[in-house]
Amino acid sequence: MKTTRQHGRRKVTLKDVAAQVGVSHTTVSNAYIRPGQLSAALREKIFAAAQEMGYTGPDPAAKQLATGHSGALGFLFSEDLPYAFSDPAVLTVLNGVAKSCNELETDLALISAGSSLRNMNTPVSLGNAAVDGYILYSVAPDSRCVMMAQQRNVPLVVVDQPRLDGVPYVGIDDRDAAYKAAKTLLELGHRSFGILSLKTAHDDYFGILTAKRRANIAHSTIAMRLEGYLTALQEAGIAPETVPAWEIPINSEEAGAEGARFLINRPERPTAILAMSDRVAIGAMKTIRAAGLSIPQDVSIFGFDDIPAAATADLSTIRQPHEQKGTEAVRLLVQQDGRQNVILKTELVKRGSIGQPPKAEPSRG
Amino acid sequence: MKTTRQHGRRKVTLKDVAAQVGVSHTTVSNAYIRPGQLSAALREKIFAAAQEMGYTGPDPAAKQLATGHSGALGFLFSEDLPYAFSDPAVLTVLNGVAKSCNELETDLALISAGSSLRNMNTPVSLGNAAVDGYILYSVAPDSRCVMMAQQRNVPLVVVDQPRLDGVPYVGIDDRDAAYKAAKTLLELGHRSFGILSLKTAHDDYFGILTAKRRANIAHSTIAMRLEGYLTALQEAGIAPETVPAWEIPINSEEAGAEGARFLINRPERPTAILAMSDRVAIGAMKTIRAAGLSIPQDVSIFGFDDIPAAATADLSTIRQPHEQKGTEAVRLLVQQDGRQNVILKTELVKRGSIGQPPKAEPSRG
DNA sequence: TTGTATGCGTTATCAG
DNA sequence: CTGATAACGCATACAA
Repeated sequence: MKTTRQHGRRKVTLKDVAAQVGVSHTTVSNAYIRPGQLSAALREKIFAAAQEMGYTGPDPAAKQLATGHSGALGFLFSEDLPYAFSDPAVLTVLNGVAKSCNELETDLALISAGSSLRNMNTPVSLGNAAVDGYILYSVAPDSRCVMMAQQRNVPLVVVDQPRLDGVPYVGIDDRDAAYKAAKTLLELGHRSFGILSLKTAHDDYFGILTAKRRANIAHSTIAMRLEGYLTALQEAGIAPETVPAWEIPINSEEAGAEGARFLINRPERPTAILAMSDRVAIGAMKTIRAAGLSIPQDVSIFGFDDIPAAATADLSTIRQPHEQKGTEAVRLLVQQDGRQNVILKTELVKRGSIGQPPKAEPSRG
Repeated sequence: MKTTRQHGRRKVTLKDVAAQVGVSHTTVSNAYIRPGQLSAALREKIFAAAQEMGYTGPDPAAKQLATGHSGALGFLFSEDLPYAFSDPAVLTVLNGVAKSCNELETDLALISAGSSLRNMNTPVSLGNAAVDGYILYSVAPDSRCVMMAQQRNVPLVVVDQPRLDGVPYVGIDDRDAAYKAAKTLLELGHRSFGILSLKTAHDDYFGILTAKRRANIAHSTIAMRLEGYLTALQEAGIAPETVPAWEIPINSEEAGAEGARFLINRPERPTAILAMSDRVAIGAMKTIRAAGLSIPQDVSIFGFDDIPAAATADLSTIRQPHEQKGTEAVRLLVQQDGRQNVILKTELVKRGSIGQPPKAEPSRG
């Protein structure tokens, strides 16, 4: 994918237009940047010439090199690019970002940090795009791109993860939200729980969330949610270490379905499942029903996010203001004065997926 | 959102690193670009110094100015930025684009041409992003950005719309697909049709798709679909001008619901509705059911796209390979040799939304 | 109101 | 393997 002067003729520049019109190249530049500095007539003349010569305005790269900014912002995330378009929650955040970008007339560059994680030995760049600032969206705290972004001396905002000193933050109170979800289930009478956790560290582990892993959770949102769940359970006299948990490497229904298989096949089948995302929960619901169990008669389940599909699935969940996360992130990036943090409110949404635990002890058969 | 030297210290450049290590700046540049040209030891030394000084690699803008390419491609569309994240079909195309970008390790800049349509008097730039090529996704043919993109002398690919001389094209046979949809309904015995059309021109018109508007359709995909529908009907002896059609300004369920209201309130209520998108069709289904009518007993309906929601809604439709559109577009953009066109295959998907027309003439009451 | 000179950070060319 | 030198296309004091 080469560029410039490949269609044959050389690229038309400011200077060419200037020569054609018979003015200096500064004047042409002014015509674009400072309309007021020119007579309207000259301006029109310049634009006409530009039009005819096929000059499409200042070259973005050159402009940025000279001015120091590009009029675009980067949205950076850990997963690979396609993932962003498959996760409804991410999409909604992006939607918010897009709305703000639209108002600001800035472009939006999507940058996957995944690629810069592959070759660890070579100092790779943080995406190729020239941007004026980055929104770090739920990137792994130990990811190299965090460091690189910080060094880059451009405005930063992080959404969800990780919390960085001196960098504005947009997120929710994950601990509180999780706590309330667990509390709701406890109040319905549940005493036997299972947890479906999202990934806790930057490896490809999946399986039982062991005590060791529980103690070393790199992703703060996950740590907070787990803490919220377990605190509520502990307050009800349920020892955290007795609560089975399954760690899921990627936020998908399939992975949730698999995790649920683990939980419902335990000797003492949980009557309530706490899932850290709706996609995982919805996958789990399929497993549960495929096993011949009813929701919520046999097992209750609670999600997280409130993606559109949650309503369809009649899944109780925690509603996150995803879109607002996006708009707030852009706002903070643009203002960049207060560098304060924004903690958005969540809302507990009760739907048909939760109910009282079964009367007869379902000691499995 | 200023940039550079704002965190206090000046931006560290190639030259600074070179001075620190005691080599020329060319050598440092080579360390990044041409690893083979240096002794491994020197390379390490340079990287170590860079690391310590906080040099994050070549500045993207400067690099692009020098090399002529940026490692990013632009995805350009007519609607505003947020729309892209709300339309499932667009999203799937983007997903395909993202997959290819991910493999190529190029960034993806989302550019809304909408903003450049506002101020028509000033020559605005085609987005601020510096990109190596554009994918024009279903932009209005008369949009200025089409011209600007062409002048820009960078590789172009258009998806769906418009067809441009010398520019590779990715799309489907809209006419054929629409023809088959109508044919399917005809074979079920329907004789009374209604059409829900997407917007035909670059205005904000909504309402009856008049004869005059039918004759002046700017959007080729829409023209082809309409032609496909009407050709099938005409072959069955139904005069095109007798078929009521409603034009919808924006592809949404709400707009579809409104259009359906027009159709089912006609003196002779259609027994079959042909909708140019699934979203529109799904909105229409709501209206139909809200009016106390059954699908397909009272009215059959056919969509277009096969977005995920179509399956849920049990809507018959034309499946478009949206994701493949994206991957093909990138492929064409990168190769840029054959500059051939790619017409992807569609598939007619029959679901529960279509059936035989009611026996008794429902002459409305 | 318009033009001149200089710098932006990098890559490429072509010597040594 | 290394280092001067010249682009790259534009913006911006500053001077005219």
